[in-house]
Amino acid sequence: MYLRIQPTSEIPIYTQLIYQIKKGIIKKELMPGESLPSVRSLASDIGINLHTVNKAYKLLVEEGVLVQQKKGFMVNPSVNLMMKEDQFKAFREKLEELIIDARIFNVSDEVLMDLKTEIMKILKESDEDDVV
Amino acid sequence: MYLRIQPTSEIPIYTQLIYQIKKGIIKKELMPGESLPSVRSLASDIGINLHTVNKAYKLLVEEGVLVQQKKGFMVNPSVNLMMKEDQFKAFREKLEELIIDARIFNVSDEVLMDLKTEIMKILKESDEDDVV
Amino acid sequence: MYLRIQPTSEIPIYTQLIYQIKKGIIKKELMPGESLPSVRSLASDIGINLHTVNKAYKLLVEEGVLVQQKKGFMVNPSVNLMMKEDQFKAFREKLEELIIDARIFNVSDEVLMDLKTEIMKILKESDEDDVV
Amino acid sequence: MYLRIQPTSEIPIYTQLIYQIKKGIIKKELMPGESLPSVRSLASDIGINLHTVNKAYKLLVEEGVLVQQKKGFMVNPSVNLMMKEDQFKAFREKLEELIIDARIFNVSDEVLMDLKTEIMKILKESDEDDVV
DNA sequence: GTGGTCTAGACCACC
DNA sequence: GTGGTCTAGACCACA
Repeated sequence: MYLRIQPTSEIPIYTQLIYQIKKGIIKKELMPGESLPSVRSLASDIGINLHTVNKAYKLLVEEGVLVQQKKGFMVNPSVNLMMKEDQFKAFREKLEELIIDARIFNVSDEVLMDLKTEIMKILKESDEDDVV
Repeated sequence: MYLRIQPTSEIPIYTQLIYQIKKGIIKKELMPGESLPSVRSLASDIGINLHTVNKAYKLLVEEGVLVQQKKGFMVNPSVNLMMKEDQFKAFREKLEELIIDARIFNVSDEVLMDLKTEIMKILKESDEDDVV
Repeated sequence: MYLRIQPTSEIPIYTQLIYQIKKGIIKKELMPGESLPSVRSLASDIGINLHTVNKAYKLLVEEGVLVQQKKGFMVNPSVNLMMKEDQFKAFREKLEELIIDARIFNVSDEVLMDLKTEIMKILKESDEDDVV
Repeated sequence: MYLRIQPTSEIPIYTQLIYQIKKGIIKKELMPGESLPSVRSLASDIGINLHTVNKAYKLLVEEGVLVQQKKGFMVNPSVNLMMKEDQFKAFREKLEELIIDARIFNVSDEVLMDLKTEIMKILKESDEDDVV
């Protein structure tokens, strides 16, 4: 799995990392039960501090996306994750902001659909990619 | 227009304010060309810091939603706002994160649609409200 | 409130801090809704690193003992806290270990009771202390 | 004697092993003077590392629960074990933490008693089991 | 002035 | 070799 981190982005590095990992899971580059690289090795691989990686991993455990073993972290083997209440509230909030901005800045439904399909394509499983 | 600010929310107050104002515009409680309350009065009205209101107004000017006059701020009289490049990139990023989380946490299309219609209802024009 | 940290103890500093704060709440030296010292000031007061204090505060928020505001942390104003499932399991585990050790090392019921009353005394409210 | 080790538990394996052995002694599945399985065989039996078993045995010797013979370990034939000072301090500390958490999280005396009787039942001698 | 983020580097516990 | 703990110190966002 390739992780692309933009150090200059406004989005905190640990947040970028969280979504990169989630993406990997959706794309089935990371399977349930699969181990993640160690905090230290991933940190040195992508050139960031180990604490930053650790924070991302811990938050993903908190969300239930990863589980921590005695040695290292792995993708939660259980398939059916659910948002916690607070998380869902934040999700709703984010969606509301998105809709508001779409309305204020006159983003057409067409553009929205294009965006969605573009994103869906990125999240497509790698295997499907080959088939296509 | 009523502005509801939650000081305890994890969302920065200036961000809340920005979206409250955008909401007001969508609901036509604030019309193009209409003046906004002065920084001072709004700050004291909703009991927040003057700098916070100022920051929200400035950012809205930056986005083109408001325009600054010699004295105070008003809603941009021009109707067709468009996102700038950076803004659109952030918008896309936010959408991607939402979709990723929806996929990871198995948010059903049903729930998503419910959320959307719920949000749309909130953004309905006050006039329509009367009709109903 | 006085916080006594033993840097040489086997118990991690942040854990000691957590229990010191809980003690303060039980003794009513910290009341529901009361603000805690800032991460930085507490850290410098007791001569430890700010990240260590921050970790303790965050974990207490996680447990529901503290809540985080825009600015600083405060004791959860709500009175009825409950353990989460995992926490209760750990609690039970700890109790089991304690009972096992008491049995193995022939700790008499008398000694146990003495310990309990001694601990209870420490946790007594300061006000009662004066009365007595 | 059956040893149940949970490799995924957050409790270190050597600690789990220590308490499993103590449990065996309390339940009289392991009698004073009885030999324990060799480090090697136990390690392979329960599928854990050799060093982990060794560490558990060594610590139990340290506590006086086991004694080391020329060849292998056996349960201390002496019946009246006592805690050393440090151990007792740790015991007291653990009890204090338990009491604090019970108070903070409003664990009722009822629940506490239920927990205790539940644990006592687990520690009942196997013979008594038969009687019942 | 508050916490948030990030870095660099050290020592320790567990397996 | 894995994560856990702790320290020191820097820059930033928010109010």
